[in-house]
This record gives sequence, structure tokens and C-alpha cells, in this order.
Amino acid sequence: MLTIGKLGAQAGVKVPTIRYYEQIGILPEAERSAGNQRLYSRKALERLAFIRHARDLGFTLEAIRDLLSLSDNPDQSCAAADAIAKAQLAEVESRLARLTALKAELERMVVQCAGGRIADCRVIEVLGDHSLCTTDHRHPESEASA
Amino acid sequence: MLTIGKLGAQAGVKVPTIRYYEQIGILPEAERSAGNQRLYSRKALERLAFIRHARDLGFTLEAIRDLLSLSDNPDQSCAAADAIAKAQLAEVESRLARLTALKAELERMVVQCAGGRIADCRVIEVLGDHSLCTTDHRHPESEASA
DNA sequence: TTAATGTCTCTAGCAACTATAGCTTCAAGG
DNA sequence: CCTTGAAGCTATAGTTGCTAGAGACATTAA
Ligand SMILES: [Zn+2]
Ligand SMILES: [Zn+2]
Ligand SMILES: [Zn+2]
Ligand SMILES: [Zn+2]
Repeated sequence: MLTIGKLGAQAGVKVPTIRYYEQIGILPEAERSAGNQRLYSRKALERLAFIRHARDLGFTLEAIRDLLSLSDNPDQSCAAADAIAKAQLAEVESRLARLTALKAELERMVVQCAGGRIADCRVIEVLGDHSLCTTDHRHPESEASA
Repeated sequence: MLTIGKLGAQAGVKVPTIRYYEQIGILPEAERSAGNQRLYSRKALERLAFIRHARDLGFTLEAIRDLLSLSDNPDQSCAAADAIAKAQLAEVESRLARLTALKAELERMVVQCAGGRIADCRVIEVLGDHSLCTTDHRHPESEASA
């Protein structure tokens, strides 16, 4: 049995984050010691590592909640899990496309500035006028983390 | 003079967002009509368009605040503005690198799954074990939007 | 035994909005 | 002139995924 600190260290998750996961119900309520401190089993460590890894891959906690409940029923079809992963892949691809456009515009801005006064700064000029951009980089959909 | 609704329509910004920008002081307090409604000049539209464009390029409101105050002093050197843009470019490049790694891992997961039961699902398996990954995709630094 | 660390609960804060409630003002039609 | 509906007002709370504090209790090592 691990204390919350040890668990966090092993899984690479901060202690308050673990309590937060319990609070939102993505980790089950932990057992408690005589002195009311949380105690975790190896199973809990695996579950937390799963969450951590999925977060690192950009899945939302909502998606992870679904993935966990799927993984708790090993005999079901994995179609739903695959669909979640595919949706996440699509999300990543769309963000990648957008970031690539942003990178191009930022590079252009930075390169074109001759480094004089603000009045002649290409960075300020482009920021004030999207028609000076070559790509269509506007904010299309949601922008979570990842 | 534009009402807040017209301003929002012209700049592509939702009305509550404009009020929010005013509240946090990135837009100056608007003039008011006799009936206490906000009225905006062409200058305000330009300022809002600048903000919108910079947000679309992923700059934080804090960075935009600095860019705006620079652009209000046209005779200064533009070095500070260029530095902000370069920092944003670096941020975008680092996100791009990470998303590229995520994409590779997600593709591998999705491709490798044969589509049977959860117990044999490669998606679930990889999520539970980072050592099955080929890249080092762990969460490195801050992850704002963009 | 005492001091240092770890853990407990609860609350508030971060970014950048978005949504809701309950009101007032405005513009157009009858 | 009056009514109706859209648009505006303020203020507050919710979103996502945590993170940071306050103040009290538990555990462990010297
Ligand atoms: Zn410049
Ligand atoms: Zn642009
Ligand atoms: Zn599968
Ligand atoms: Zn991995």
C-alpha cells in the first residue's frame, strides 16, 4: 500500500492532482489508514499511470473516463475505444495543420522586420492587418490543451 | 460610432468577449450613449481587430497587452515587439514538435489495433504502458491554447 | 520528545472566455 | 403614440485541468 506521496512519485503525478482526480470521480475513493490518510494499491497505480499517459497523449479527462470504463469491461468490443483514439488523432491533426500555418505567418513577420522603429515594424503591421497574411490561420474550432 | 453588436460583427468577436476585454483593461472603457450603451469609434475597431488577429496567431492576452502598448508608442525601437513575436514562434515550434510525436503514437495505436475485444485492444494496451511508445511525448512545459 | 515532513479539508485562483438571469433601451411597425 | 422584439446593460457562475494557499492532524527520524 502506497501513501499518496509515493503514488504520485511513482506515477509522475502531483499529489493535489491525485486528490482532484478522486474528487471528479475518475479515480475511485481511496482506502484510508487509521489516521485517515489515503492508501493505494498496485491497481490504483496502474489506473493512475493510464490516466497520466492518456493525458500526455492529449486525451481529455472526459475521453479518459470513457476509456477507463471500457477497459473495465474486457469482453466488450473495442470499437468505442478505437473511435475515441481516432477522434483524438483527428483533433491532433487539425491542430497540427493550424499550428503549421501559424508558424509560417510568425516566421514571415519576424523575418520581414528590419528592426527599426515601431512605426515601421512588420510585426505590428501584420498583427493589425490579416490581409498581409498568406495563410488562412483563423481560429476554427475548440482549442483545448495537449 | 458603432454599437457593441456592430463592432463585434465587424471584428469577428462575440459581444461578451468585447465586454470582457474592456473589463480586463485591454480595451479602454467605451464611450456611452445617453441610454448608457457602449459606442465605439473606428480606432476601437482597429484595436479590437489587432487583438483578434493576435489571438488567432496564438498570442496570449498578456503578450497582446504589451504589443498594444508598444504600438501606442510608434517612435520606440521595435526590438521588444520582435522579441515577443520570436517567443511566440518558439512556443509554436515546440508545440508543433510535441503534436508531431503525439500524432505518430496515436497513428501507431490506431493502426495496430485489430478490432476485437477490449482485452486485446492495442489502444487500451498502449495507454496503459508508455514503454510501448516509440517517442518521448511526455508533457514538457506549459500548454496554453493557440 | 521534538522537529520536520507529509497529509488532511476547504477554498480560491489561473486563461480566456461563455452562459445565464433579470433588467433597461432602442428601432420599427401598426 | 404605443407596443413588441431585438439588442444592450450588470453581475454572477461555469468551463478545463489543474495549482496554490491556510490551518489542522499524522507520521517518522534524530
Ligand atoms: Zn519589428
Ligand atoms: Zn493573419
Ligand atoms: Zn481496439
Ligand atoms: Zn507513451
